Amino acid sequence: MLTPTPVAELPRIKHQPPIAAPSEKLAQRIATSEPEAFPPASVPMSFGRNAEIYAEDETAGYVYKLVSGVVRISKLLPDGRRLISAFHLPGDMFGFEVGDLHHASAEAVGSVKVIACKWHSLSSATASNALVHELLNRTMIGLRQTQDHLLLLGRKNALERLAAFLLELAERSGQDSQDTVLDLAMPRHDIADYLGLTLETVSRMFAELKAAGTILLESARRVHVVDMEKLKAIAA
Amino acid sequence: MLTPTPVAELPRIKHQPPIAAPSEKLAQRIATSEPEAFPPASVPMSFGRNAEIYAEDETAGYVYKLVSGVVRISKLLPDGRRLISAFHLPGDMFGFEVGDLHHASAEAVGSVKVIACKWHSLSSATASNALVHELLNRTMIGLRQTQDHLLLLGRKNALERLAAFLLELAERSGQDSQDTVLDLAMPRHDIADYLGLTLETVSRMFAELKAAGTILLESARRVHVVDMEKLKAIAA
DNA sequence: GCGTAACAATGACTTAGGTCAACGTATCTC
DNA sequence: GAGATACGTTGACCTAAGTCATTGTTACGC
Repeated sequence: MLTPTPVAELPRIKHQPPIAAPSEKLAQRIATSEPEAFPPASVPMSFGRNAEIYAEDETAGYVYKLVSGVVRISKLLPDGRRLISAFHLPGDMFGFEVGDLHHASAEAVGSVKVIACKWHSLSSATASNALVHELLNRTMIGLRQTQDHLLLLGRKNALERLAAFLLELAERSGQDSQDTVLDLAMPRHDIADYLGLTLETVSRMFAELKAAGTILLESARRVHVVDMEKLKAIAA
Repeated sequence: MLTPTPVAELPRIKHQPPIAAPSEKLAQRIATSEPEAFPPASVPMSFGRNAEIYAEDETAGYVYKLVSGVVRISKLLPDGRRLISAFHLPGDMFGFEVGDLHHASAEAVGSVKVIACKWHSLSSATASNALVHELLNRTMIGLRQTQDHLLLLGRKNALERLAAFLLELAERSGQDSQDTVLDLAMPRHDIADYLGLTLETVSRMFAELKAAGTILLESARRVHVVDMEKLKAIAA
């Protein structure tokens, strides 16, 4: 079905010296977010484009809360085929695992700021009840989204996949009304690896949606959703 | 890529009168399983082949623990394309959700016995700490497995998918040594809907594995793994 | 402002896997 | 043990999406 998508020669910067940005109001921004029990000892960190936040099979010591930018979670097959299982947007938490190893890698799509929090695995009942509740909720939500993505990868065609992707972005960016403008943080290659396609097919499907008058491409990265209803209908 | 897999006319028995089987030693079997906080008020239930345990979008009131048989969790697209996101084996728990609706349906593959437990959604902090911990662990494991399945659906070819499926069964049945014998509880159609393929392709891939001397088909449902190493190599 | 490098679009061609159809095989009932 | 029903296999053919190659487009560094 698919053969190597050698992920090109991305400059795989290993833990690019976290430009520990003290950052204006980061702490405050976090403190004022949802009601959650984020332990102290949380450090702000910054990553540049394509920087690796953690690698697959690396020891999982931190939980991350995304402050700004977009993070991709991906897995690689031995021959280089890659699949992105999720894009994280600001506010998302990621990096918690069952065992003590990361089961996928996390990379910055563009410039990224996170709050990293030291994490004594789940096993140790050290965890506060509130934190466990929060994690359970987020994990269940993640599981549900992942199951939806399974349906997309297993049973949808290329056009439906791209439509569903744009719809997901629109919904997550808080707007799924008419004439939504989407700023894609990621290149076609990343979209392809998220949708289980090739970048060429993604490009062709963009062209097809455009030709059908469903979207409008102000530029490759800036998409206007002209007909949201049609987009929803296509996404199936 | 894929067009309708109309799931045939499966006799969609709606909550087939749970033949409330008092059952020999069910309670004991449960009591002696892992250390977990399964609340009282748990009722044993039985389901026949293809019986629906719960439906997508139905109110989620119970958590189920599988005692015997195999359960498939599936989602349908409006046009009938189906994807099975998981097969559950005895000991597995399923049916807990974030909201109060089931997000996929659960059906008995063959005869199935479960313990159903009334469930006051997560939101109510009623839940015991131990139960929340248990659920968090199971959910995280489920999430990890689902992410692996994403990679399979998004980036593996038909042969690799079937090999991975057989390997998964071998590992879950506790044996991944030489000359493992697998009893498939599910028809080709279910395997196809789990692997994002058609039943014809599944059948052809079985033939291919057989031709390569990797497996031996005692019957359609009984598979001998002759060369486990080769199977692992193919699964990628 | 020019050169370079990353990203994107598009065409020509190939192929893995889907579709359709025919034929086997097993199990169950009566 | 005949017929029916569900399940499985196999072949011929087709198509969606992949592959390869070329050209266009930004955007940044010097």
